[in-house]
Amino acid sequence: MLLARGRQTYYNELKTLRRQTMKNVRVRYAPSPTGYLHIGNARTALFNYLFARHHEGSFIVRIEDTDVKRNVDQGIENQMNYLKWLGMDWDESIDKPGAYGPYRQLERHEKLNVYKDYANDLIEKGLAYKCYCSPEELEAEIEEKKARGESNLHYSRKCLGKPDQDAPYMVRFKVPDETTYTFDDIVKGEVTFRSEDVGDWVILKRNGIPTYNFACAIDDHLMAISHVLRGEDHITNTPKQLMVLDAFDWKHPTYGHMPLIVNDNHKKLSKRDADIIQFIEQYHKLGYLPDALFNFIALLGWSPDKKEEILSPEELIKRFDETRMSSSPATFDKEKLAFINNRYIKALSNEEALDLCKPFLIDENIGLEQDESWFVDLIEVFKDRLSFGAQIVDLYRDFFEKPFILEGDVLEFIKQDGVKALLETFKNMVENMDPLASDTLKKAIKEAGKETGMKGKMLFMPLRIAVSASMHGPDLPKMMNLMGKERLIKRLEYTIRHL
RNA sequence: GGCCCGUUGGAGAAGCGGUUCAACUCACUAGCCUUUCACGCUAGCAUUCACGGGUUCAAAUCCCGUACAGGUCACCA
Repeated sequence: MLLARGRQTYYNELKTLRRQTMKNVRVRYAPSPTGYLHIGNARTALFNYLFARHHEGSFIVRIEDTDVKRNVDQGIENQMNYLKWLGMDWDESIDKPGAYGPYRQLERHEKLNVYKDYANDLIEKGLAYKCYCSPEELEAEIEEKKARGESNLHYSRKCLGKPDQDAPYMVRFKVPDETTYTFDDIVKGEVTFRSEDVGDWVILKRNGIPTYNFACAIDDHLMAISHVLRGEDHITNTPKQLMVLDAFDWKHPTYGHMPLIVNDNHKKLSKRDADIIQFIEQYHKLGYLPDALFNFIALLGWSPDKKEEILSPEELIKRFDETRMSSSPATFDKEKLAFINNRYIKALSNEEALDLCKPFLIDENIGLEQDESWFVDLIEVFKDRLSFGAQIVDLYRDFFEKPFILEGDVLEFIKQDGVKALLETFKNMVENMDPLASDTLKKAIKEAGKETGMKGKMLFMPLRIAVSASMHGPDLPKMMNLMGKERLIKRLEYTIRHL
């Protein structure tokens, strides 16, 4: 090994540590700071988190920032904040140093020279070599092969065995001949790749920074990662990482490749997919609840063994079973998300629901002149039908601003005998009511029923229709109260005229 | 093109050789319920698991092939 003395000590210490923790479950989520927290990343993080917590292991967040050009300011900060917002915490990371740090690859590269050391070691053993080809040369090589119709677009190895030159170079891994890489994937079962299918790939870029596959394999080992749970798009990376592990005679972690999340067209969820909201931050801003999202994401490629699908984070941790991950793609079902989030909103207290919704109303200048009790009434009436917080604005507008039209079955229903008398009786009561209140309205409904001899469905349905033009909806007295006296009377009159 | 993975109702999704195995959820449809919640309750909704062949006493479940779909083949991660 070509390690400096100080670093040698570092590695020795790590080795001892790894022995001690070998039996522990240690998983990692390894985001790159190239963007904000995406639904796909969140799923990867979440499954690793659930797996770690279920098995009482460690959950590590390692930053893979080796693509210096694409790194985005605030990328990591945003991702970690939203991981927390979703309800995940971790045991080791850049903000929570553990024994296996540093947890940022660029830092490992710059301060400890980790990857270069190992790359040099491979070069010395003849398992890797320097490549002096220019990007243009490489591109030309590929174009040529394509033109000849070759299916194997792998690097020609023309730099293999070249003497050292005083020129920029990258380091390529010399892929072994006729070697089979088989691993028992938790999700997919036994998967096999042949080394012929992998070209000599770059482990160190021209700028000296390692490529993903190299850094990842090394760090997974150095950090004693026991299980690697990641998206299926990584499955073809696995043989590359296995050959690095083998080159150093390191133990393989257990791999599990989770199904891709696809859109309605069964295409991999892409950040450019305009149809689906992609970033957790956006869901937050629309008034989705973290636990609901946590629940929904956990169902992307995994299903519980019991019937119930609405599960709290604690229940999910308890029930998580990695063998129940699906091997076919998980479709992002927007309707299901809406349903799940609605279930969580319904479970909120009125105060919590108000906190969630009020900002959206204020943003739209709705209810500025109203007092707090008006907001409480509004939320109470609509809470059960909200798919997400911001929807309160639409619900408000539908209720207060949509034209009131009676037609179809609704009109049919109120044309029945006795409806007119009922509505008129009720209207008179409302006219004498000052101010309006839910409980007085409720009493008035009873009273009007008694007076006109209408009861049950024949009592409530006409009134419901007369105020909302619908046969379904929220609690009747509360809805009337929210509507206000003037509008309520107007609608009753309008309905009576149309009988 | 090579390699890898997948294909169960309108949608999500379970089941992975045989005891109600075609669960469950969403959506939809129908009926019903309220003088304390009509986004509530109940019921209905794939005689069939892409297609073709094979193995087996027995296959959605195992094997082979076809079709279709996707992923991946970067000095990105």
